[in-house]
Amino acid sequence: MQSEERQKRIEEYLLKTEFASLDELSEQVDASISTVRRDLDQLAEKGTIRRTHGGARVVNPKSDEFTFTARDQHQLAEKEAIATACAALIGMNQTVILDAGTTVYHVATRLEAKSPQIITNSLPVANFYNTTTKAEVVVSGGVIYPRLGVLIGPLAVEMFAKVRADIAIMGAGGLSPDGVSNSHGLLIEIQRAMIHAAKKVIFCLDHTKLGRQSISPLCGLDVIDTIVTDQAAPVEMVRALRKRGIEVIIAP
Amino acid sequence: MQSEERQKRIEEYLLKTEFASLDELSEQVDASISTVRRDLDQLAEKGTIRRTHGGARVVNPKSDEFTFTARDQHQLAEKEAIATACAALIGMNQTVILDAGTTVYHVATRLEAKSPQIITNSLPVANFYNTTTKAEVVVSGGVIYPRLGVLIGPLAVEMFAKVRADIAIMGAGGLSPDGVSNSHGLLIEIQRAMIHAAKKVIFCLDHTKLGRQSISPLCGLDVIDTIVTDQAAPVEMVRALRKRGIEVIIAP
DNA sequence: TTGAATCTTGCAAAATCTACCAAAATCTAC
DNA sequence: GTAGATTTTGGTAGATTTTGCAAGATTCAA
Repeated sequence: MQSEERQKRIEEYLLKTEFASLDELSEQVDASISTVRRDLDQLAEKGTIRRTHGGARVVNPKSDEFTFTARDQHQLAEKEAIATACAALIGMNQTVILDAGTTVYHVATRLEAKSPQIITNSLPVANFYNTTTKAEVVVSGGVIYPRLGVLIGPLAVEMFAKVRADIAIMGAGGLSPDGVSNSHGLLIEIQRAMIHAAKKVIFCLDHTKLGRQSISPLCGLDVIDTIVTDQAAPVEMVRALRKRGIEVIIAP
Repeated sequence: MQSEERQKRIEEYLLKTEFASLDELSEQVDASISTVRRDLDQLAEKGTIRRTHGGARVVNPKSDEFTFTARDQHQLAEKEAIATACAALIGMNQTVILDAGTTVYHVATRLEAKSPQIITNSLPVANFYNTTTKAEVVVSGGVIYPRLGVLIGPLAVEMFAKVRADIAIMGAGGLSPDGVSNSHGLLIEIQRAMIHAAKKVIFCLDHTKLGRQSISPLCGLDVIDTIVTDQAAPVEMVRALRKRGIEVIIAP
């Protein structure tokens, strides 16, 4: 087989799988690893694909960004259920702040019909709404925090400090009786600004997050209006939260 | 068999298979490798097929799809050449402002090795750099302008007004002796801020943009340091630009 | 920080390309 | 129809490109 044909088959294969290792591609086009490596270098030069350590991936995956989806596999069914339940809480034409977690991303994909005004610092969310005109999307400025696809830094904080919204849909690393916490310290300040800017604050947390504590404290329970979780949520925790006046929705 | 018939059969065979090796074709038309080689040279000259190492391929494969927007298909080869030439102008660790055109996007895909600091309002560019830590990417805030994947509005303008960069890599709708112009009025103000923020201003313009005028005037020629274009650029225009002290680079 | 995987680089073998040549086929002029 | 010129064809030698491999450097994940 000639190099051009090989490269085309590599492209096609990557379009299907989104990501492939060198071994995989080598077998797929029946050439040595070295040859595949050189082909990938050329394709990357052309800009059609993206090199990664150990393989390659498409530049513009039609679905989601890769590392994002990888992270997403955990608790996928629960997250989708939570997202659907949470989206149901949003009215038509509301202004919604969307946090940058994976669960919140799923909420974003279900909001299109409500023609919302969205404010976000999540690249995947921005990307999702790039092709539609149904929603007006405001993206905060900031520096890209790789892998998470989120914009951070003073620019982002300033931006959220300046806006007002009806609802903020948030994610977090853990929720305990002491409050909500998150694993990425750099996000804390931004999330506080988001919460401050919104009239109503909704947290989307699958059951693994409840009762857990993450590294950086984010806020107390008193700022939370609603929590959306899944059926495996510990009953006592739910009862305690409701006792404190927090609406807890359990997604089916 | 006559040479004409042979060439016709070669064309037909290639249309079916998209790729073919010399051996394959030689057997197919029952002629020696040398003869097939000469036939292919002639067909390639005519433009009906393309020569590759070890064989040939059809010029316009039906499934040569690019995941980027439809706008991108236009002048693709030229844009890639321009992008490569433009990327060569960037040094290591420089701060680079990237505009939101498709040509500029191609430049972005070639900058990773220079570990640049990138400032952009282009979602595709932001997305491209989402997975890597090689470059620091600052995204301007703004409202998503759907079809183009670009962030616009006061947030974006303010942001670019606040920063300073070594180089701005710009695109535009047209360049005439009167100056540079663009088709999307909403971008003008942002582009002006970009130009103002950069020490050196590079415009990437394929030959179809030279001599053309677009709707909204953007800036005069005097702010331009360098123009990167392709070989089909009108000679007189290039000479005139150089006479005005603008560096014009013609990508091979 | 360590160990494993992956990348880079240089090199030699294999494949392919570029002339070039001689034989075969075709054309031309008579 | 035929001799000589012209074109086409198939083959060959040397240059070039591509390929696979392996040693040493680098990167990644734990």
